Amino acid sequence: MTAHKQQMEQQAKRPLRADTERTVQTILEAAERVLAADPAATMGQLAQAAGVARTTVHRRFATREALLDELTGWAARQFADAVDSARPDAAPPLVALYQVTANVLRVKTDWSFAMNRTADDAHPEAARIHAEVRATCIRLFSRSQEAGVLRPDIDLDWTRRVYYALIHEAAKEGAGGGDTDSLATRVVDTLLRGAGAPAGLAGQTGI
Amino acid sequence: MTAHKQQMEQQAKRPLRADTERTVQTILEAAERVLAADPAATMGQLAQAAGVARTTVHRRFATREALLDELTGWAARQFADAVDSARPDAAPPLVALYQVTANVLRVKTDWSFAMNRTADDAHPEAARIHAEVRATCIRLFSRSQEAGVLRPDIDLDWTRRVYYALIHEAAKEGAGGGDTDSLATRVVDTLLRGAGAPAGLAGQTGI
DNA sequence: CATACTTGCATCACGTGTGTTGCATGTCTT
DNA sequence: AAGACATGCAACACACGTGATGCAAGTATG
Repeated sequence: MTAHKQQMEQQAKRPLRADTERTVQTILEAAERVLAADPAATMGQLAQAAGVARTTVHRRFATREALLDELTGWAARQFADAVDSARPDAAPPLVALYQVTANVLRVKTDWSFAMNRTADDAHPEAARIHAEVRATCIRLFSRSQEAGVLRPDIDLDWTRRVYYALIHEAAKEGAGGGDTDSLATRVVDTLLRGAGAPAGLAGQTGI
Repeated sequence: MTAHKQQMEQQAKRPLRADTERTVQTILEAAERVLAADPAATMGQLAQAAGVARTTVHRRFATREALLDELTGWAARQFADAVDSARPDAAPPLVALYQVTANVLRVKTDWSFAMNRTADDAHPEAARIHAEVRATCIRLFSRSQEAGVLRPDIDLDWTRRVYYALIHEAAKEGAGGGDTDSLATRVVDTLLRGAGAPAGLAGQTGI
């Protein structure tokens, strides 16, 4: 499916010169790296970072938009894989929550630009994938409620957005090769317990 | 102080033609409005939104950068005012926390672009203000810990970043003129309690 | 070795945004 | 009414990024 995948497979099965599709991958990786630092980077900068000429980039991607779309599509797929591989619909809620968090953190630190890119209506596939992941997340939260892990009175969508924000924040911290597992633990812990002291303690003189 | 403020006061005290500084304000407000929707908006679009000619904008702001700096400085000041007016160093922690949240949410919904703009090293004043607010926030959290509102074992800076993220998320929701007070309540509640059920309940079969 | 293919390089056209300038017009002050 | 000042408008030069093209050189395939 998806024009992109077809293109890649077609190139892959053709026993041609050598590394045409490897060039594509190199360009995309370099683009992600550079764009993460400067979202307004020019095609020339992306090409230089990839170690190829600017014209070569244009040979692979007709327009700059096409390159960006390719990136977002790729990131979206990695995102979905990270979530799905944590068995969010099968594993016990807390386990799944932790596993999903850790997996997503791993990919998000490496694809910060492409993943934060709002897939708008420009890239319908990425939009669909993100919507699907969102639904999976809500299902997981719903299961968590039933299991007594999450409070029954919370707004699931608000909780999901908070969850995303926490992951985003943790990913920023772990950009420099941090410990993904401890970050995931912190994210889940913060999501579940917050930062407040358990109610009914001594110092509760605040209000 | 700050070149900017001097300029404004100078213009204000001069009983000149009429609304020169009002024009400046109009332009900045329009710029904020437009840039919030499209950060890459051109000077022409900003001018049109402000109801003036593009050349007039250039008469007030030498370069586009100057305009953006002005915006960020203005927003930073509003930000600091919103925090300070909540008496974060004097009021009881919980009260201050709620008040700060509500105040910041109010300004953030109206200055989403300028406030999210990282003041880098380009605008030293804005950077200083943000650093100051950050310190105030940490102090408030520290007081909250001593008062038993926040757990003693949490990372204050991580908590601050989570707090910022929650406000950011709530501001997105309230952009369309939402109820600031209820949003503030939700933010504080989420920050303190998180989304998890109190430990030691029945369904805690997650792990 | 000959062929097919890709790459790099230089170049060009094009569009767009920026910043400047000169001039005519309008408006407020004195 | 006269002067001072700000505005709108039109035009301009300039820089930059994009996308396309032609050509020479290198490399793998037959």
